[in-house]
Amino acid sequence: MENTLIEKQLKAAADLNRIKLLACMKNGEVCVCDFVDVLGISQPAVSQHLRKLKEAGIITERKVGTWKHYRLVEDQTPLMKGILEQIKPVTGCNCSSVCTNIGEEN
Amino acid sequence: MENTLIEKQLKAAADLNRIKLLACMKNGEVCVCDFVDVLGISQPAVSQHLRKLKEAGIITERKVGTWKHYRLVEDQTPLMKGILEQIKPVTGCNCSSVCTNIGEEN
DNA sequence: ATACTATATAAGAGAATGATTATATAAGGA
DNA sequence: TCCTTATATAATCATTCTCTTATATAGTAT
Repeated sequence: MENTLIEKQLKAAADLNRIKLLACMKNGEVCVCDFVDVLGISQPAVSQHLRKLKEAGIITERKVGTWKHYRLVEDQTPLMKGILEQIKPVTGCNCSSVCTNIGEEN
Repeated sequence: MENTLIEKQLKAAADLNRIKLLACMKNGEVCVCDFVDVLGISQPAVSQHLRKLKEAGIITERKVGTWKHYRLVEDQTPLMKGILEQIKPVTGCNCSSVCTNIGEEN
């Protein structure tokens, strides 16, 4: 891996709120509205964190009607594989709200 | 691992100059003066980067006369083990200058 | 079409970061 | 002792980060 990619992914992961986002996504797709509840920050703040993770190639998204579901990409870099292993999954942040469940049914 | 420790170590590693410092230390001890040459930044800047890595528990130091040798700690966290595996070692930054060689002989 | 909901983007404030220069400290040698 | 060298700390500044509020966009429903 290039050092610049290493830096980009480390920078993307090096934030407590983004670590929590990743922790939630370890169990599967989560939609933005759920993240807002879990983190206790504003919706735009969540959106910006998600963008940073996406730009680093760590997560991807799927649009479901008005909602947007985010999940970890399948083919993580070796670096991110190692990091994600150390982040404990957080349950209860996905598939719990109406929007997520509807998404799963499609 | 606690999320706050994960964050601290990720933040410490998430900088291109500090990645280079770690890359140098993969081959063993390096003294501050050598880092200055490798990174091309001022000596105080190097000192501050090293302090950040030290405070995150990633590196440790050994005083040798006027010089100070820095090296990776032996018992890295699982997180740092994974990260360090992805950083390519850089040779030629240690044991090359006078101060380092003298240090090694002690 | 209008209204409502979910998400993204823009703009701006305040904190944190990373560099520099100047200075302090500590060890070694004349 | 005094001077030099190696490193750390302090002060400062420019940049980047992360939040907020306000607004834009897109989809759904009435």
